[in-house]
Parts: sequence; structure tokens; C-alpha cells
Amino acid sequence: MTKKFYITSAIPYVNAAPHIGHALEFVQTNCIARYHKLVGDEVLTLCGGDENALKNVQAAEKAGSPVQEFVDKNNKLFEELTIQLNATYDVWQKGSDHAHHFPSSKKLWELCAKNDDIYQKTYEGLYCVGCETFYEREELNDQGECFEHPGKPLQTVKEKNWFFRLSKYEQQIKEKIQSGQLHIVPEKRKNEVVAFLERGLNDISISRSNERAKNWGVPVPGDPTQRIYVWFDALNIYQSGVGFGWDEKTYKKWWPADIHAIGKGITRFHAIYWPAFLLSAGLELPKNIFVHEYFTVNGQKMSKTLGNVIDPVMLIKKYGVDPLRYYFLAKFSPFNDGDFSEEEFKKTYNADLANGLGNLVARVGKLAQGLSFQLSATRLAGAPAKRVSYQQINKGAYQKALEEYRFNDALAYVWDKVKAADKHIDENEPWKLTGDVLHEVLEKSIQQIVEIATLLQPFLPDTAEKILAQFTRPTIQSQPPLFPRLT
RNA sequence: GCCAGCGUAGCUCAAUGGUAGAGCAGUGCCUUCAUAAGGCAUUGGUAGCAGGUCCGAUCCCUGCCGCUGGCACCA
Repeated sequence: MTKKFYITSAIPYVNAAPHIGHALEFVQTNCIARYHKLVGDEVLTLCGGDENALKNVQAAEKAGSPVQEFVDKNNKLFEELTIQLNATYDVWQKGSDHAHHFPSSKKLWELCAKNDDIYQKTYEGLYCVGCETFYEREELNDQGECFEHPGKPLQTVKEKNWFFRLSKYEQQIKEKIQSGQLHIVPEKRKNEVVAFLERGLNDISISRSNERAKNWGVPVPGDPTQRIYVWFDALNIYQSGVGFGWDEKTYKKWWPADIHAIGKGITRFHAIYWPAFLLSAGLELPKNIFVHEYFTVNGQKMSKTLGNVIDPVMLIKKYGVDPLRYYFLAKFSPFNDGDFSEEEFKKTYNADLANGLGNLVARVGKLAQGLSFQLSATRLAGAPAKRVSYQQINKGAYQKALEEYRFNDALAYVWDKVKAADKHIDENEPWKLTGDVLHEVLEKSIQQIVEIATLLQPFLPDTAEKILAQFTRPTIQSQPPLFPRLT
């Protein structure tokens, strides 16, 4: 029986164009999804646009366009990136989708309310009119003003909001996490969450006045003066995208999510708030939360003000998709910050792809082509000229690595095989051989290449397919280089 | 400030209470099927700093320095 496997990526803010950090998460998620597909699971992938945040409204105003138009436009850039990365999602759920997402969030709210977990309370805070946000005292300068708008004193603003009884779920969430029912990877993030829980939870505000929300976002059920706070609503995209509140059959099939892939910055929302909302609503919790770390660029944090934001689409145009996928997956540990540099990327391209895999394929392609008349009917017809099943293939340490999201270790395992294949050629010197001995040596090489390509399918889908197409037919033809060397 | 993690060869990282390993880069040799690619061999580290425990510490403990993250209604 096939298992269902539902994986999500964090839904990005669509207030700006995507950067390489988004690309990294898309590729990691896609690699996991492809792996599960190959081992026979029925897979669904979801991502979407976090569109109901006030930041989007502010960014739209700055850009001088209507909010919906603005988020639609940015949303397209993200979807386009997933296509370029060969990492498209089955579902791309927009937060501004009135047909599916709005009723879905309404339903989540109503379930929580029914369980008596939503109540009204007056919130009082220091409000900067310029920024249109609340600040804590520690966030302000010596004069008690915000750094963006010095000279403008902050106002004490009182607002009646809807609150969620987060405190009620402290124990339950802790138990789920510690028992592994809600599995957080890596351990250090799990420990952080547990430490946070042990300090005790306060209830949180989950609505904003229409005025503050600029009438943007999902209206609070039964209170036309308020909008649902973005996080309560955004997390629910993981459910609204699979039918929650509008198609129970689909929802039942896919929920709960098997993996939420997220960046370290939003751990608390996924590991505490989200499970609490779900518990309150009487719904199942996600099974795994995979927390990855961030990129720095040339040793510095990515930021717009530093101007070191790298456009992943540009990199793909320049070097191709699979080289970028390879660099992301092979050269970084998901559990540590990694430094992205185009120089290192090019080095990796030449060392591992041009000189390594690409050259191996080229040399065997040429050796086999020169002898195709001998190989075709007699010897190659059956044995190596066949695809091997991904499920049957011996995966060894590769499999464990992949199941623990250690993409880099899995690829290192494959590259050991590339090295072994090169060695096999050098030791046997097939260019000096003829007849049966030559056939044996080349058969082995072809088998090695087919195995390598098969294992590469979740990582470098295009390349794997090209290699398999070339080497799983009776007559092998030499092909142009897979990865032309960069100078 | 408090808490956690990290600080190992030029670069990216690993293992380990008993005189430090890999990949890339570098160097030498071999080879020519291949994208001046490949194979073999090899140079290179006073293990952030200072103490302590131990027969012995890179690995355990303490202090300091540096980096990263967490310390809620900020996404």
C-alpha cells in the first residue's frame, strides 16, 4: 500500500523578490519530495504566499500600487523561481484567496472559539504613527523614540483585541515535543523550544483593528471591526491548501503534514503557536518540523541595505539549474549557517561537476561509442543497458543521510562512487583493450554510471535523466559535455 | 545582561581521553578514453587564548575573547 506524504515549505512574505535563501528551502523541500516519490509514496508539496501581513500593505503603498496587485506580482516571482529551480509545488496557496483560504481560516478561528480559547482583552502599547507598529521600550532610543522617526514621540495606544489562550497548551505541547510525536530536527532547535516552554507561555493577541490592518486580511468571524492576525492566518495555509474548510475529503487524505520545512527564524510559530491552534481546534498536529539555518553572502548577512542580495534566477541563467541545486545540497549542512559565494560556487562546479561527474560520463560515453558495433547486440543488449529501480538499489548510508535531511552527506556518498568509477577506468585502461575483456570493463563502468545517475534523481533530476537516457540503450552515443568547464 | 551552540590544515568541514583526518586548493609522478579532465603519492595544523583535573586532553572542568541563535505578542 502506498503511503501519503505531505511536505510544506515556509510560505514567504511576498513584499519583495525572492533571494537565494528562498531558493535553498525550495530545493531542499523538492529533494525530500522527490526522494519520497522515488521510494513509492504518494507525495504532495505545498507552498504559498503569506499575503495578509501589514508589511505587504506598507510595501505596496511605497510602491504606489494596490495591495492585491502588488502581492500578485511578487507572488509570480516566487512561483517563477520554483519553476526555474525544477522545484514546483503541487499546491501554491495564496493567503488572499477568498474562495478557499478565507473560509478555511474562518473555520479554524471558529473551532478555537468554540473551545473557549478566544477572548477579548485590551492591549496597551507604545505606537509609532510613522511606522504604524507597536514597540517595546527596549527597542527605542534614549528619548523614547523609534529610530526611524526621531523627534516623533510615541503614543500610548489602547486597542481591544481578540486573544488566544496559548497558556492553556503549554503542557500538552511540551509533552508532544518531548515524546517525539511532534518531532523537531535538529536537536538544538528542539531544546530551544522546550526551554521557551519552560519559561511559561502568555496568551497572544490574534487580531488587529481594521484601522491598523488597513482593512487587509481575513475578517474576524462575528466581529467586523477586526482582522485576523497574520500568523494565526498564515500558518493555516498549510491546511487551507489541502481542503480544510472547503473540501473535507482532500483534507482528510493529506492532513496532518508529514514535514514542515522552515527557516530557523520562525521556529516558535511552527513549534508552539501552530500546534496550540491545532490542539485547540481539535485537529491533528504535523509530524515533523525540519528547521534549516541561513545563508550569509561573502561572510555577511543578507540584507537589502548592504545590497548583497543575490538573485537566484540570475545564477540559474548563468550556470544552469542542476549546478545550483548541487551547490546548495552538497556544499552546505542544513543545520549550520553557510556562506554563499559565487567564487566557491564556480569552484564546486568545476571540481565536482565538470571534472567529476561530467568528465566521467564523457569518457565512458566516448569509450563505449567507439565500440558500439561490438557492444550493441551481443553483450550490452541485456545487462547494463537497463534502468535500475530506485527502490531496489542498494543505498547504504545515502538513505539514512537523506532521511535525516543530511543532503550533503548523501551526495558525498554518491561522489565516492564517481571516484571509484574513475579509478576503475584508470586501473583497467580500456583504451588498450579489445574483445571480451574490453566489454567486461566497460559494462562495469556503465553499471556504475547508471547507479550514480539513479541515486542522483532527487538531487539533479535533469542531469540524472540525461545520463540514464544516454546509457540505458543498446548503442551508446557520445554526447556534448553535461557541464562545460568554466574558465 | 542571561541561556545554548560553535571556534580544528589556505578554504569547507569530520572524528577522538592516549602523540589530529577528509574534500577542494597546492606540489611531484603516471596516464591519454575524457571537458588541459583522471589515477597514485605528497606538502600543510604549537586544535581561539589562559588555567585546572588526569599517568596522559583537541576531546572533561573554569575563566576570558570571538561568532551564531534564543530570551514572545516582531515577522
